[in-house]
Amino acid sequence: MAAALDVFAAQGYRGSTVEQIARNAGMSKANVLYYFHTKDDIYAAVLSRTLHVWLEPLEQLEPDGDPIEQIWQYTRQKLQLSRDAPHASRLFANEILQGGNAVGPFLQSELKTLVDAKCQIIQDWIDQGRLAAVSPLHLLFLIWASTQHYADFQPQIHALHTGDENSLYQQAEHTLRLIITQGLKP
Amino acid sequence: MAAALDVFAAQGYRGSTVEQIARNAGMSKANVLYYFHTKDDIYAAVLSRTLHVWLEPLEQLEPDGDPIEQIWQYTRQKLQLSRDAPHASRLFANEILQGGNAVGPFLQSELKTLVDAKCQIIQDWIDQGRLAAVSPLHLLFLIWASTQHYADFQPQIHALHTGDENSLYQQAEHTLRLIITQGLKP
Amino acid sequence: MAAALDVFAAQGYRGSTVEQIARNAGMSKANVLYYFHTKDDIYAAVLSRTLHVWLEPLEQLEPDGDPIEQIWQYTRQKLQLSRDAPHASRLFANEILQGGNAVGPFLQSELKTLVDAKCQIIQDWIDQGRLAAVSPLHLLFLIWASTQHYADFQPQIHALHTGDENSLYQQAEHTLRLIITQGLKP
Amino acid sequence: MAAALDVFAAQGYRGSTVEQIARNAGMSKANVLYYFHTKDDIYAAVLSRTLHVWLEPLEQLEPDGDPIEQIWQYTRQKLQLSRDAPHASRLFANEILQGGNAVGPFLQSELKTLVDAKCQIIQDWIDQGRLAAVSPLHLLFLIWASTQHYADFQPQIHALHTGDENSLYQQAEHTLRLIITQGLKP
DNA sequence: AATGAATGAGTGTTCATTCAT
DNA sequence: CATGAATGAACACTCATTCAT
Repeated sequence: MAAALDVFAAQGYRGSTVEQIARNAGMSKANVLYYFHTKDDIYAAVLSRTLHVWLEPLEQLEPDGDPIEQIWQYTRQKLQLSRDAPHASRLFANEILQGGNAVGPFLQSELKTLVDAKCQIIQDWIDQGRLAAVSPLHLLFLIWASTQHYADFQPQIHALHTGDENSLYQQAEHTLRLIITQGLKP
Repeated sequence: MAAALDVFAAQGYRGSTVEQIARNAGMSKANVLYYFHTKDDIYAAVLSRTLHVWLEPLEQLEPDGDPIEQIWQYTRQKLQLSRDAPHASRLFANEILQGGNAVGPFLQSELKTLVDAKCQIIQDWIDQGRLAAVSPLHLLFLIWASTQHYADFQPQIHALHTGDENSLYQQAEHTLRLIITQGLKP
Repeated sequence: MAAALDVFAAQGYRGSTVEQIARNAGMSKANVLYYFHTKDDIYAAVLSRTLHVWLEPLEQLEPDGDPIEQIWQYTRQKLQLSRDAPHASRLFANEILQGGNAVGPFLQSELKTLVDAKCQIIQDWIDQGRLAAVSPLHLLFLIWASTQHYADFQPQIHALHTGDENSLYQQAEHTLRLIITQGLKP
Repeated sequence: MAAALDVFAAQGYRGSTVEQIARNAGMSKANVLYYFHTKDDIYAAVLSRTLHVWLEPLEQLEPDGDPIEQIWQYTRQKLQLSRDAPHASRLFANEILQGGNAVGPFLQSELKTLVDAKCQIIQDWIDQGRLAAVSPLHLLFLIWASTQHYADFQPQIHALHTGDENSLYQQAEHTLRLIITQGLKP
């Protein structure tokens, strides 16, 4: 339910009410609970749908091609996602910030497996001398953090940035590309 | 009140109860509200005390000395702060994520003034050819995001990183230094 | 509807839901309410059907024959009914316990008429010196109470009686016969 | 809480609302739940207080004295209790009727122990030829049923009995004494 | 005749806040 | 200063009933 994503992303699980979700969706509270039996169920459904969107770009990181270009493309996609689906990013941030109990199993199984595989690819690039000797995992952290930041900390960003959204993301892309492509050179 | 910081950082404003804060502080609920009249007041007090801790490192960014070294030292301090005061970081992240209404005025006045001043310093460095031509504001965003990430997304980080906290922060520092110092070279 | 009797007998009117009745009957909730417009209607229908089963044995109490034997046969039939139709007994007990609003009219008209007639028969037997000088109405109360008890208080009885159901009812019959036949001797 | 006993006795657990109990006690709903955290807790407290009242008369059944007189005195006390504390009787009846889940443990331990002991006393009397050869347990059932009936089935009794409450209980006592004292003669 | 969908009115429970002591 | 007691306003969830198909 898109309405639920809106609400959960804006206020977190505890701060959201079924009433808000229902009104947002143009239904009655009781009718929302007719489809999803509990508030937890709504949250779990929204979360699981969002998580897969979140993983997709990383899956496309492949060993072929230029390492720095690959990593930059991944970063760009994540930045784009922050712009296009900020709700999803905030939902995820809220969830993790408040303990991540609902995604704990996902993090430790699915995500861990995927991340381990991709870190191996990056490590291979490093071992081949095609990339600076960073820690692959922490490189991912840096990419995630610096791109999701634009979705998660939007109010702060809007308070400090003067100019429209287009210029904001152009500057973001420019700065990230410069630092990442230059910073990762072997 | 340190007890309130704990609670608000862990569960956000809406998720926290005065009862929890009181128990955490070893007082009665009524007594907490004797000092801070409302829950909002507790929150505002905790938030304002935390914000100043948050600004301090940035204030020390001075035009003298080597630009890249100065920026790296700032980044290092922020990373250290994430490790030493994760509660403060999470409190701030929760606040911004949920709209930032309570810090809106602060962001637009105090923080904006400080950030503008420091961006000017960085821009001067760039104009002098001593730093890569990044957008100063977005450089700050990258530094904030990539350091606070270690406090705000702790559950995710612990799920993906195998090893103790020391090695975690050593690798983080190593990776950040490499990318930032090399990425910012003119 | 037998399904409704099951549910109402087990949980009383307020404790039962139309959903439970429907599922128990293998229908949809909406379809149950297609036949019986409201929950009240279902209850009234079940109750009225049950009441007639409940009266039947008393109607067979006739002035002919041996008084004590007649009364014992009635008692035996009621005990048998408690065993064979405990649901009906519990439905009735629940209804009366919770005020008997739905059966009030029935009690004051149909039942009162029947009971008055039968009490007259018993009183005649007493006046003829063929029965101990009990109050006929209270004799009926004792018979009703002591037989329905086996249906209405089943959980208590099962907790205190060790042995199977056959032995339970044999002992019940034995004890009731002894006390009633000997106790009613003139 | 006397108010809770009133409400639970009249409508059973499911039929009662915390709101009713609160209004009946002259408090707010929230204040009732300040003392008893849940509806279940209120019910459990009321039930346990009532159960002990319920056991007391049986405890006084002693092996000394005339058996029939002892049993009659017990019956009389139970009848008196039905008159004086009908709420307690109805609370218990409602509980058992609806499965007795809340008193199950009590029935199987405390009550069973007490009943076993008292049944042994009665059995001894029978073995000594001082009492008719009834089943002691079922004698207790008959006494319980026929006395509690006056509390539990009050609406029915009032519909069938013409006359005031005094005459009602006089007739009840007369009839029960006659049948029990005569029926139990060896 | 049958059912999935929809909803208003409750119902138990939580919680920030007030008050008396 | 400190706290137990009290309460109105929410909130998640249930349920009898209605409606469209």
